[in-house]
Amino acid sequence: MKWVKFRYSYNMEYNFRETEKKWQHYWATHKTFRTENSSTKKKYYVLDMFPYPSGAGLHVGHPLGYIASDIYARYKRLTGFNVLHPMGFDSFGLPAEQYAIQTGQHPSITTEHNIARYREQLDNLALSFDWDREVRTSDPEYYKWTQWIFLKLFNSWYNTETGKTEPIEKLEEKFTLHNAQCAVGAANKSWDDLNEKERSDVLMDYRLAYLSEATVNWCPAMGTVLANDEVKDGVSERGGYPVERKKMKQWSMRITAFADRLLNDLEGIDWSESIKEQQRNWIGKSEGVEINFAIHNAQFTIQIFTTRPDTIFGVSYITLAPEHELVEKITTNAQREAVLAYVEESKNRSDRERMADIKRISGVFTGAYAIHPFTGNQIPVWVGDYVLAGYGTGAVMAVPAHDSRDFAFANHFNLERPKVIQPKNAEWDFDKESYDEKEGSCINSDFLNGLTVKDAIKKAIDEIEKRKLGKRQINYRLRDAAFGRQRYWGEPIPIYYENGIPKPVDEKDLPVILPEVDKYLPTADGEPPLARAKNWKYRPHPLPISKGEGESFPLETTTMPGWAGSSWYFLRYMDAKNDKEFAGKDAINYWQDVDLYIGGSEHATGHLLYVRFWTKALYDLGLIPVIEPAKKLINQGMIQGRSNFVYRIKDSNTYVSKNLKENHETIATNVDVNIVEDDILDIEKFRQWREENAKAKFLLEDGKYICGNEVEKMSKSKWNVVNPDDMIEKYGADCLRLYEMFLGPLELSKPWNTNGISGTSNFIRKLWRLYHQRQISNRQLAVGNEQPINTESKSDVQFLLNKFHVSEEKPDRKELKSLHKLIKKVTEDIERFSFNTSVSSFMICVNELTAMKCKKREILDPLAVLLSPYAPHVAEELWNLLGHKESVTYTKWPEYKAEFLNEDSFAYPISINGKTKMNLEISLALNKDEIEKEVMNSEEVKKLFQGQSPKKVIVVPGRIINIVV
RNA sequence: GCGGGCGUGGCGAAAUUGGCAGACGCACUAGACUUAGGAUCUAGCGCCUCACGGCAUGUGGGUUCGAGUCCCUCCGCCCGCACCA
Repeated sequence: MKWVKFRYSYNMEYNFRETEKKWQHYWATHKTFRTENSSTKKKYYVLDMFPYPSGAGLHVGHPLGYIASDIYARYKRLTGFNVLHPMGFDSFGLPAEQYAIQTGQHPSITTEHNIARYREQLDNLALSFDWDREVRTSDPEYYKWTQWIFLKLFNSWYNTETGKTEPIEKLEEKFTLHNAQCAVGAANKSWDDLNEKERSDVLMDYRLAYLSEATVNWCPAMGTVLANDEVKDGVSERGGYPVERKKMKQWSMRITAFADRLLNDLEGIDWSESIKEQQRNWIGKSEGVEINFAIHNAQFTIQIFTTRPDTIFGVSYITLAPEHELVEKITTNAQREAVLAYVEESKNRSDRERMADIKRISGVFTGAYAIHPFTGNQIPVWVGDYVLAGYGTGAVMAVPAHDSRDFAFANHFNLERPKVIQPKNAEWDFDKESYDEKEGSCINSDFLNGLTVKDAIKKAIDEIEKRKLGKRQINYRLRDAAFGRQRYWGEPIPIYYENGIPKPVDEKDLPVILPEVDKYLPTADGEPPLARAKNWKYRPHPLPISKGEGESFPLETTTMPGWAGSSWYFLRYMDAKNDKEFAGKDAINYWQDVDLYIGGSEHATGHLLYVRFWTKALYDLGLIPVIEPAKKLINQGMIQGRSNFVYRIKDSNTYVSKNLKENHETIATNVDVNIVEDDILDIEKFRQWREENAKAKFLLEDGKYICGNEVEKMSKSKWNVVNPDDMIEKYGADCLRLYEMFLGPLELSKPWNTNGISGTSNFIRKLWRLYHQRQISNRQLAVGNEQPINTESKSDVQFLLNKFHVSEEKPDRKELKSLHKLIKKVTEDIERFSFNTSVSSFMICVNELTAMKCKKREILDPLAVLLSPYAPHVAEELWNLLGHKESVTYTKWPEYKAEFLNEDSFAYPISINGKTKMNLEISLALNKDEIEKEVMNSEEVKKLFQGQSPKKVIVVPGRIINIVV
């Protein structure tokens, strides 16, 4: 029987390999997803957070958000919107540079290579991006405008009176007009008397992008400064290198000026509560009061900040941060040695150490006393590193009875702990811990006695302001963002130095192109890599009158951080090829802002804050019409890896199966998940996997080696990476898309499990089979199969070739109901981003149609449209087979018709006091009141009542009727 | 410690406004077609019970004719921030 060999022929099934290739080629050559900047249609902007093109390529977790945004973008197109759905690459960054340091290969080559790979992977997923708008942050045509925006920020200041960003010239005019007094070093001078350098220094204190001597996060291993959000637990977020605090001259962005607006404007945007909360937390607004404490027998005043002025009478000492400038000045001679030693010690303790032993209490008495502003009592002044120099005034009034940190300190050094708040209805052991709660009433507090905490805070502030002891103050935890990086692979900062005065490069000379260097490392004197560049100089024009022809000045050698390019990229997509402007006015006015932004929540306090900051600054300068970059934000969950482990018996080459390992001392190691199936190790593949495994011995259970498993972050080092290319190769892109959506709610993190993918694969094949008639294969006949083929025999049918077939018959009511149920469900699901339930609905519909053997055109036609956002290749192929000439992208989303959804009548369960007694057939056309009447008049229901009268009748149309007696 | 989110079968999960809990899929079981099955089709699949029926959405309580859903208590998990005065 020769024909046996055709059994597994692909002819039988949907050939995803061929179909997907065909349509991807079609979309690319026809530029199906190109978007115009003007249209009579309403605009809709769907944006993904663009990726950093790393060498590892995409894993199955990355596309989750891209698929979701793609579904939404395709849906919006089909419902009549002009959709902007672009993609690009955040292509400046550390890994390419690290690789360059190791290999000498220029980062642009690595980056180019990685982008090509990313592009290929993204194309395979059939994401409907308009690639004509692609942006790359490392492209000079792009970073020209990043530099341009930097100059705008450099040339702007934040006017706190108007609450707006304004050009720096306005400030200069103001200074000139009023001949303002300006702080220069320690002295005050008039603006007219200042020289050029001094004026530059004064203005620098106002610019939004500014150079200052500041304490920064210095990462010695990477040789660069990092922003606060790039440091986690005292180590760098990328690489995990230790970070220390260092004072150095540094470029920063004055994001703190926008703190209040960044906080308040969160109210108006549809972002997840958790992201908003993280940002609120990061901004850390706290309202309180600054109070001055005079030093006994000295001219100094210590200014403290507190949010609890109600506890002012509980102050028993004052603590200064070790870095506080008064420490040196007020310390008595007797204490000098001890204090200096302590300050020195604190300086050398890194943040990481300080955080590691948070419980260690340390401090030293200065010998000085402050005077309590209300009681006139003398209270000791201490130095302690639990007080942070960078927050508030770097000094606190300590209230040990009502603040746990003060309590710990006071307890340790045996200081007084006066009680001033009486806890409400509670016996509190003040010897054991402090009472920090903001509830209770004031005691031992003079004019505050008897007031609640809330009232006392108000009264105390009023009194403090009345007596001119201090004033209301709002503090933020947010710090200005470090902007310069001592690295190569970033945008050069377009600043040059003329006689040490930083000056902006002329707009006409942008971009300042990243120069070639011999090595990507700092110079021998610790200068950033750009200092290696030959002739890293700028020749301003017109040349300063006094200078000779050809004089040039050194350029800035630090580069911009990774977040610079990503803080405005959403604007560039609007007009990506514009070489006159960062984006044209018309394009900006048409596209406005992002309607839907999808990306990971890990950017909550980084990118998502910076992009809001730049948007507000650009708005103030009249460059864009919106104050927020994105109306709606969705954070897709992370897809975790499911790692597998093998257990090697210590000091041997024997591996013991999971359930037998208790009897041995074993070492667990990650094993490549690709050689494990259902936790069963493929021993042969394991032997080949690594050289040292070749002679491995195994202790098996039931003849199998069972691996352990755990859910971990997907990463190369854990051998748990599942590559989307492999999935696409095996099941096809549509299947992968459907499965990723089917896994669960978009925003939930979930482990990847390849097992379930057969479900969506079956669905696609089932749909395909439904519209393909079986026909005898020519190939089969050619090899001489002379046996009669019985089309009823399922085994015979397998040898037949498929041919597309739809029936032109009108669908009946049941079939239409199935379809319209689906339309309604899928429409609603997409609107609320519940893609997983949509996939279920498709499966139900196809199951129903298969059961009804419904192969009708009028059903498939809308079905293909509904499916196109989810499984674009299959949909496009079916659409084409149905005889449509244009891509399914250009058609219309079907509307559901309610008349097909409901039956004419419904058997309502009638329950009395919640107990179901009977079912009653009632027309669905009736409204609530009519149903009620119908029920009350029904003979059968009357029988049930037996004379009782109903108290209440509850009707839920289409569902339930309950009668309360 | 503070803040945010969550808890439903063996597993991923559904239940949109308080209205038939567990849709859909995976895994599993049985059967059909088979020389064969990692194909396809049919049926079953929360727990207890031969059955009738009863019990079930982390725990305990409350509101309601009716609670997975709303309110309170406790327990557990995940995420973020954390000496921020």
